[in-house]
Amino acid sequence: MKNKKTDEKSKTTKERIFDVALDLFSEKGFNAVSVRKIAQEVGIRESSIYNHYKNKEAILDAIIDYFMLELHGGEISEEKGTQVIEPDLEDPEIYLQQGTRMYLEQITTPKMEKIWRLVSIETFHNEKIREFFKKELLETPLKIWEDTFQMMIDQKMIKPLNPKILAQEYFSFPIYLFFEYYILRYDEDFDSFMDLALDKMTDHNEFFLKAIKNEKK
Amino acid sequence: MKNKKTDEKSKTTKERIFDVALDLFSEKGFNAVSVRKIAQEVGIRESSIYNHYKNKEAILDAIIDYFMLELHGGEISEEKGTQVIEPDLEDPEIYLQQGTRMYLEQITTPKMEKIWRLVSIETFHNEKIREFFKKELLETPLKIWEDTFQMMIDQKMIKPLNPKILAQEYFSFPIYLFFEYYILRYDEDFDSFMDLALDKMTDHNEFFLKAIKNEKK
DNA sequence: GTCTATACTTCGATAGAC
DNA sequence: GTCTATCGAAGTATAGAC
Repeated sequence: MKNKKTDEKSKTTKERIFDVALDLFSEKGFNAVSVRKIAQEVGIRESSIYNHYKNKEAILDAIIDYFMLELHGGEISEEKGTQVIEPDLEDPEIYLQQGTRMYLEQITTPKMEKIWRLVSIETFHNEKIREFFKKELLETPLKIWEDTFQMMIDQKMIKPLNPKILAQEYFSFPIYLFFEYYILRYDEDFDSFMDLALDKMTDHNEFFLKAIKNEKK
Repeated sequence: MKNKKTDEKSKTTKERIFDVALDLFSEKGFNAVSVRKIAQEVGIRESSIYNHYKNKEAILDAIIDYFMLELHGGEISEEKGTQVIEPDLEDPEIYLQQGTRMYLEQITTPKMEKIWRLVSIETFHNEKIREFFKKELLETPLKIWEDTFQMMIDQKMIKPLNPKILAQEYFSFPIYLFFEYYILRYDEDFDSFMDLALDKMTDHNEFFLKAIKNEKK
């Protein structure tokens, strides 16, 4: 009944290197972890690492490959999920709930937690940059929009909804845009980013306005 | 009529170090740039750097301080902006347009471009992590949601809007949540993140549903 | 304020004995 | 497959002459 993956004793050295590296990377980030440290934690010399992985980068590759497979092999895909739902249901709410649940399940299983942590740390590994980002791109604009929506409500320009929720609803979109175009695709050129971003923001404004505007009777 | 900041010839060494460091950091990222390289580019020895800045970190501090000031000193704040608008305007559209314009202006001035690039590179400096992030957290879910909304439209469950736009509108919120709780606040504990995320997602689903659901006449 | 010179550290990676 | 031993490269930072 023994399983290679679960039985600590029967783990190969390669697997132990993998596990230790994942732990350390997800705690300190890739660059902050040395091959020496990994070897020390595993209980071997650093030169022995190179009998199992070509270099440090190859360990990261293996980790990412593993989780890629895990994400897709897990089969918690939306297509599968929606098939479970009765096709004659008319209420779209069930789809959103189902989708939300699956998304959260996917990113929050204990198995996945370390890779997200690794992603997170690799992403905002510099404390100062992170603080800058948090304040200038998230907190300050959100507060400004909250105040703005509060004022709009006071002046009866829009429906009397929760201004904090409105701010999040509205501003999550520019955040998404920022990531999509300016970070995840920062190799592309600047002008086409601006054009597309403006188009998308126009669509967003239109959609959002319809949802919050006071009806003119 | 000469200005310290704009006249290349009269720049102090400290300013030249600042400029060169900003260029290099925004091209390669903080860790990938050595003090040697900065000194070389400025045209002095690395030891001379330490006459102007306590250490490498202090250069980054100066850069971030400068842009923090620039962002707030620039006075492109929403409060100021909205005051320009006629107060008796009833259409909220003008506010969104104004806000959007200012947000985009703020993040896209030539002056700001380097710092955003620096933030970007520091943020997704690891190519493999970036690709993982892009695919698993952005592209794949967006495609799934687009298909889902298309299906909902086909089945007349929701209004016949553009499913791509719907997917973006809907999914930008989870992305925002992911950043707010799992990355920008990854020091906080996991359970409270889940609770808050679920609450916020519930609010989001409610808001979003109201906007897209077919009216039952 | 800039230079030379250098201390000191840490890192990734390799050669070769066992 | 693991070890000892070591290399070469790159990094931050300092001391002291000019």
